[in-house]
Amino acid sequence: MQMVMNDENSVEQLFARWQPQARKGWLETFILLLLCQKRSYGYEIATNLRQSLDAELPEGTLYPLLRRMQRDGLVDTEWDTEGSSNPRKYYTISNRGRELASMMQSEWTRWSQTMRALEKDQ
Amino acid sequence: MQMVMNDENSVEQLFARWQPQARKGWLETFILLLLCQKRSYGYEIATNLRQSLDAELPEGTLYPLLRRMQRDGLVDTEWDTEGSSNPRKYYTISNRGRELASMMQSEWTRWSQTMRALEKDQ
DNA sequence: GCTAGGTGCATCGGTAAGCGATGTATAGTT
DNA sequence: AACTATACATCGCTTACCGATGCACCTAGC
Repeated sequence: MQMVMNDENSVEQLFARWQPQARKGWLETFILLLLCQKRSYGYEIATNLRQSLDAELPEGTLYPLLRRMQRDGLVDTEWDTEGSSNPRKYYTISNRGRELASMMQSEWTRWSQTMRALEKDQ
Repeated sequence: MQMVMNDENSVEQLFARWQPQARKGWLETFILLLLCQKRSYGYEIATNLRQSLDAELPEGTLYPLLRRMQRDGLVDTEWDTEGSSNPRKYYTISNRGRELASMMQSEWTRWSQTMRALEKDQ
């Protein structure tokens, strides 16, 4: 059996395809932690992530994710039609959300420690 | 429109379903960093992760992942039929793999900083 | 010699989810 | 009038997790 080396895939392309996979799980943590601090709405969350991480947050990812969070009772929602801008759907963290955020956070810490241990003596 | 709160999903269940998603991206980084240090084989990698992270690494996840890495030229493989044990498929990091690992690592660092900034003033 | 458990590899298929493309609507700018 | 930014949302193609399952070998205990 012969395994063909795939040279069409540059390292940059591989990285580009890996990024969303990596983003996947931690994105939810990021959003929950963000909402722990202040209520926010979709577009602002995306802007926030773009600025603080210089990472894209496609709308096709964000809005379904927020709906799932709402479905699972992690956030409460409220439409804000006041003001001059477009109507905003504000998200507020719930108790369940806070609880889950803290569990995710400790999981993050565990991975963080393991990663650091690996890069230490390379 | 009414959004039904899904109480069947306990926070523990939500966390359990989230974990593999979170594991998803960083797992590849972990394996590449591990292979940067020494060549290894599937079963050993799984054991290693289980010990250092107390995290499960299902075989249905691991072996397809390793095949993808091989396909993309991130690792070189070599069967070891010597010794008393079962034949082992050893994985060695390639230059492409090393390059990608370093890119992933800096991405990890960026997320790490952002996360830390969020949990600081909660 | 038989059986159970550990080692070591692998695939299949049901399910979940990313996200590019696309759509709608309003406000402000050129 | 045209374009950009704000703000929401869905569709469907594709990727990938992982529980279940299977094969093969080795060692230990009865």
